[in-house]
Amino acid sequence: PPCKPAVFIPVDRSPEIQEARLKLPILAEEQVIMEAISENPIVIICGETGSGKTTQVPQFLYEAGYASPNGAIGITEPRRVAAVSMSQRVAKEMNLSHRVVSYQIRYEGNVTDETQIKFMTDGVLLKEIQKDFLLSKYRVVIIDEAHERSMYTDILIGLLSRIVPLRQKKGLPLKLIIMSATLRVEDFTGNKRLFSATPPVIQVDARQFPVTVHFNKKTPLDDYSGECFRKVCKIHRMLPPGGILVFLTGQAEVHSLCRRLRKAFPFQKTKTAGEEDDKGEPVEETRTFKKSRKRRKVLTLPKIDLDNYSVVPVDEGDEDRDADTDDDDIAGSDLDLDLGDGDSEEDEKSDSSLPLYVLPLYSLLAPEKQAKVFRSPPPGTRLCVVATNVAETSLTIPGIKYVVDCGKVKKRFYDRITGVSSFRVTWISQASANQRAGRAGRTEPGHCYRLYSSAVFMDFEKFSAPEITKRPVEDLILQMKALNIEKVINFPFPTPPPTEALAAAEELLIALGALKEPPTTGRLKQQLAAKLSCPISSLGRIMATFPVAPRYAKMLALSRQHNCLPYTITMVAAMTVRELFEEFDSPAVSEEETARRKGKRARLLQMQRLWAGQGPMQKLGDLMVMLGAVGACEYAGCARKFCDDNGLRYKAMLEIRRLRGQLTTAVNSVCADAGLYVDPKMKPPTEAQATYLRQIVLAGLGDHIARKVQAEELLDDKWKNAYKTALLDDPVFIHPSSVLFKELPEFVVYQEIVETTKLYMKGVSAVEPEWIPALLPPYCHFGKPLENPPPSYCPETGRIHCHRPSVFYRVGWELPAVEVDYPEGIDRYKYFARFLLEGKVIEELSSYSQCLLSSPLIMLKTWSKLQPRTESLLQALVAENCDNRDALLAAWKKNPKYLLSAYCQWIPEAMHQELAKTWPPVAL
DNA sequence: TAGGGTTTT
Repeated sequence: PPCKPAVFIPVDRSPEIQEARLKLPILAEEQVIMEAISENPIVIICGETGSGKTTQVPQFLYEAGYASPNGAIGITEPRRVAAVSMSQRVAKEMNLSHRVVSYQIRYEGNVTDETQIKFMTDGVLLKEIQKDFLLSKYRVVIIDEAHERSMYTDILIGLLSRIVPLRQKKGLPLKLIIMSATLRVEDFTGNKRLFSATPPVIQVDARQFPVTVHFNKKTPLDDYSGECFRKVCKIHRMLPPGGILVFLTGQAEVHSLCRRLRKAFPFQKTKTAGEEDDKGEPVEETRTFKKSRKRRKVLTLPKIDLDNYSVVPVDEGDEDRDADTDDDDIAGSDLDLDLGDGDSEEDEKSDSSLPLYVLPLYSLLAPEKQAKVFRSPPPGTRLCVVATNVAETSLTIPGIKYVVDCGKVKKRFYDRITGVSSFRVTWISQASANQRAGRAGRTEPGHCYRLYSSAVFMDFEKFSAPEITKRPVEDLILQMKALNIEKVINFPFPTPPPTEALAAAEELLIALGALKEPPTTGRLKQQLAAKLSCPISSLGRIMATFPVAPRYAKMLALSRQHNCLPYTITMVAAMTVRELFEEFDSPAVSEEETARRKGKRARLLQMQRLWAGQGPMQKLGDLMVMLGAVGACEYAGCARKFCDDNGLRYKAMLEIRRLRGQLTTAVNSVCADAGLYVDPKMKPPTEAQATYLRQIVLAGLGDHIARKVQAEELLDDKWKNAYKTALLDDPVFIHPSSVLFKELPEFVVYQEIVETTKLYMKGVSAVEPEWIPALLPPYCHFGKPLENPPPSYCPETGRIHCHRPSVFYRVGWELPAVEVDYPEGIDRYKYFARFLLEGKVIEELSSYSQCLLSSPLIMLKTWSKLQPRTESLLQALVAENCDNRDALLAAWKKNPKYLLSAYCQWIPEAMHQELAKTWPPVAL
């Protein structure tokens, strides 16, 4: 077959690298792997972290001649940092330039036309499929970390399952390699719709040190945080050196455990002037520490050899000895150092002879504070990192020997019908527990203390549900429709999203105008079938090119008007990036610290009020605050100090800056004459622009409207200050952090609803009721055209307009009558005929309107049929579907004599000849 | 008057 390379490409590796490579178990499997790849279009490689598959498999392929500048090896990663660091590592190992081994992530990359090995985030490859469905510049695509089942990974696997045979047919075969850290591959191998021929699965060993797992005998009912504290205390007091990593579920828990541990195992702290200590970390100054070391003679950590199984633990007897996991790489607890389900209270006593270097770690923590966990702790101290789930996959902390796992995780849940999200703490999966345990065996044999019993563990789900089954999918569906995959329901998802989620996505996209509406006539069965197979509209195609959620993409698509684009781009970027503002609410260690935070918080609140603007601007609400914050920050050059001083999250501001750049480029490439650029000195919007922006926001967030409960509807106190939405029966409230919290506008739109103690709307903006029917007709049920104000002819559009009252869908809110297109039907022809006769449609006919034989108004009378001239004019218009100016001009183009005889019936015979000469009465 | 894990185009 043409894909089988005949060459061997030499690689010039340094001796040190060559030596390190040889230690990797995967090197022994090179031949097996390469044979499988040579003989099969699709291969699955399973190997845990530490097997070296990510760095080595691309090198095997390169050496075997799979790569060339016009047929690269592509590797996808679920995270940006991984794509960048892997490309750097592989380049170094192969002694090749980054021009050859490159990366591409959302905002940046170093790909050249020499690139032969390309690491990228999974989203980047998905975008590339949009431009080149066959991925013709790749000869191999590797999907890494497929076990994580991220949304993009799943969708890529589905797409590639179709691309591989297409490439085969074209005689340009493409190899697909799926790499997974677990053996959970049945969704790929057992899914005949995905891969009709089951791909071979190759298992590779990992170079991991053994991790002994200790289960608690008892599972704490709710105080897992306290149990963590006791376990860390025991480890620190009794076990030999080695870092401790604790898994908790949220920031607040992390900080509170950090405080407790620091109190229990303090070490001399001296605060240098100006030193920032807002999270209360001990100052890591070696000098200070050495001093205390001299003062206290015994400052050595215990030196019990944990891996010498003859040592008997001091407090044994409480452990769950039947502990066993079904993972062979993690040893079950047998006869070794278990610590018991500690519940003694003596641990609370402060003991400064055993300093513990305690650090918090979570995703939103400032990067420089995160970085502390990668540096070695002050000499003589033991490192203890208290982390959320970031430490499970995203960040690897060196030197960890002990893992304390509470067994819980905080996850976001979405209500499939209402879209309301909430955060819940749940048990983790067995796979997740094993992944956490594995973090103890990176540098030497380790121990994992699970704060739950083995029976509880056995009740865990084997794996967590793939992301695609848990989230709203409108963005995904739009991307797929842009790839002309219309029947999304037939797509070979490894695991399909629930049908309700697909239907909700399709419905939203139709309402946004991104998909063509399904027919509402015909057989019910066909209607239902058409419902989940709507093709993309031209607006949808434009929206799909904007790398943001469809609601926001719609806002961008509308913003050409009134010079709103720079503002919409900024607003959309700000809404896309989460957590713009710093949090100052977590309790601090010292009183000065508490006071300092109080000051910062007050300053931020003051700035937010300033950014919210004056007068009518304020109605843009939280989105105006975002706009103001980004504007001010950019004006200050996006300086770190400005962010720190004003309570802005620096990392968020940098991301917004890059996203603004990307969106500006995207908009420019859709409308070349827009000539947009990112202006660091962007002025605030004018009052008029702020109003347009509110309308643009409404057009994107049409399904996120809420209406204040009217005084007369207030039956129950629980509805005080509450809002009602179309889909929720319960009251919703403006979140107290919103600048509109006290304003309570009658109608608002919101970015999202999060359920905590109540249902709270966040990212709120006020809208005027009359905008709703004008901008969101899909959500409104319109009544009959009003007689007053009367229907009129619109010279701009050439169409008949009228005023129609409407009610909002599902909730029936009465909306003000607004001017809209006259509804389709015979009456629209009658009005068109009338305005045509009056000379309003075609100016050249206005000279004849003085001499008409009947009043044009008779067109509208119910007895109009009594007059032959009304009848023939109407019939002629209906015959050519002429109820607007454009249709009339088109009809004349087709037939220049069109309408002449019908019109002649309305004017004296004497004028007929003259009229016929100048007919049609317009230049075509 | 609140309280939020983690990713990505």
